[in-house]
Amino acid sequence: MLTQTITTPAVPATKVFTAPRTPAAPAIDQFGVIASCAGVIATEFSYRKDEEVYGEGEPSEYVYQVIRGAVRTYKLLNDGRRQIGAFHLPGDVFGLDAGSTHRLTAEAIADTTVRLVKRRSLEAAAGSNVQVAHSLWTMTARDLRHAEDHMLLLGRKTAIEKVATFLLEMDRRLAKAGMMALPMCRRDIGDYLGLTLETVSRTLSQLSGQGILVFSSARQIVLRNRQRLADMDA
Amino acid sequence: MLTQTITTPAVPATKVFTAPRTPAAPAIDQFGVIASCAGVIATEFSYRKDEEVYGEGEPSEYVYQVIRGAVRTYKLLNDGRRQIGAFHLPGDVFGLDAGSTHRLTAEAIADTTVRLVKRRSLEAAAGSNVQVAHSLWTMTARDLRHAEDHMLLLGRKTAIEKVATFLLEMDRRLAKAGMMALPMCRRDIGDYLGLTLETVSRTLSQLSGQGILVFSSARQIVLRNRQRLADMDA
DNA sequence: CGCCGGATTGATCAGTTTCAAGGCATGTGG
DNA sequence: CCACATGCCTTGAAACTGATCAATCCGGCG
Repeated sequence: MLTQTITTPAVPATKVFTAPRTPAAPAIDQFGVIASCAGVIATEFSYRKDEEVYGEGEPSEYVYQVIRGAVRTYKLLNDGRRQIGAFHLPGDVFGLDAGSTHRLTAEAIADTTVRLVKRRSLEAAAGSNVQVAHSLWTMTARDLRHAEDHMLLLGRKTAIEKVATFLLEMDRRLAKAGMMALPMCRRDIGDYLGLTLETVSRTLSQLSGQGILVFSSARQIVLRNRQRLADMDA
Repeated sequence: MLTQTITTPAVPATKVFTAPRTPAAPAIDQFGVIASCAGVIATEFSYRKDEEVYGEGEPSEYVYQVIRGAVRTYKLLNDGRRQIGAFHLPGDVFGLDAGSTHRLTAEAIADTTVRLVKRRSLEAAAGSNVQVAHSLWTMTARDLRHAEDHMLLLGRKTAIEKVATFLLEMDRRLAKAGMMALPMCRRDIGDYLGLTLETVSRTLSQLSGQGILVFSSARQIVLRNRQRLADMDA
């Protein structure tokens, strides 16, 4: 299971520091706000590609923020069918469960570094600091909003609409210099969109054929016509 | 739009009272807890079948609890395809959005009575009362948990697995004396499960044929074998 | 009694999955 | 430096699940 880069089993601690306060966008950095509160210690840790961060049902001891890399969170059916609920990219917080156990499994998609804080210390801070309590709520509410949008996609959109939505989401979240470098494979995309990897591949080829996007490589994509994608998105 | 039973447009007020504290199950009645806090006034109001409670995008002025009846919350695509995110039954809280606007539309499925409180007063209470702040968080977290389970259903379950899951959920939530009286039509069920109404009907007929359930009428169902349903549920 | 919305059932259709083969890039060992 | 193994992606053909179109059926109500 946990073949960590650093062999610290229970409390994985590398560099310990108090909230380095990333200079990122203000709306995004709720984690910075809460991490900078009294007594909350943030730790950095790394996972290798495909390594599990935590499993569904495990006690939720930590809350995480992606520093570098990417994480998928998913649920499984007993025969192995998988539904990825979200991809977590640099800056994103994940693993914040109000209950005592994690509801999904989290795995590194690529080599990944995270910042983490103890959930207990967050809850303690929330008990005395209204700002922190409010942040916990709005962060969970953001996840809920994403889930609500995603239910619409999974239940009612066609394959091409799903892929168009996915591309626009990734473009918004990780495009640099007009290009996006997808960290995940076709199977991950399929399991996120409720499709097979073959359907994802075919649909991307189709969009490429229509000149809506261009591949530098299979995972390096340039969008050529966001408007037509947005139109397909329904 | 709002053809209310009582003609109070902006602030629909009937009987005004301070938190009657329902004697329901403790875990369920978060609303009772928050409504009983200083300054939070609860109001009762009724909606007729198919009447809109609030629309997607509208400012979220109130938070609601179903007293009697049932409510569906949903999102639409521009061509009318609909995804129902949840059914809200007596005791359930809905309309609690952390942002300033509602993310889904809410409509009464049948004639429905709700209790409501001003969102502003809740937020105010949360600012001074840690218990209330915590309740807001856990209520949103409960919605998120449901959404995560439902994404798995929408993205990865087959028609029969979806219907089985639905029946078990409704059995758990509204079965009285071993029978459940569904408040919603086949189309609502389909739009909740990401299926057509015909597929829902066929699947229910199939389960009936297998003796797993019995119809008193189209919406009055008795489960005869929960175990076999749970097995199908995947 | 006859109307009407909701539900059922049948026949056909289409989109997506499944099964299968092959390509391309990367990395490793001879 | 090349040969080969491996993982990921693409593409094709066939099969299947659920959707669509259409025709009753049923129950409640004016």
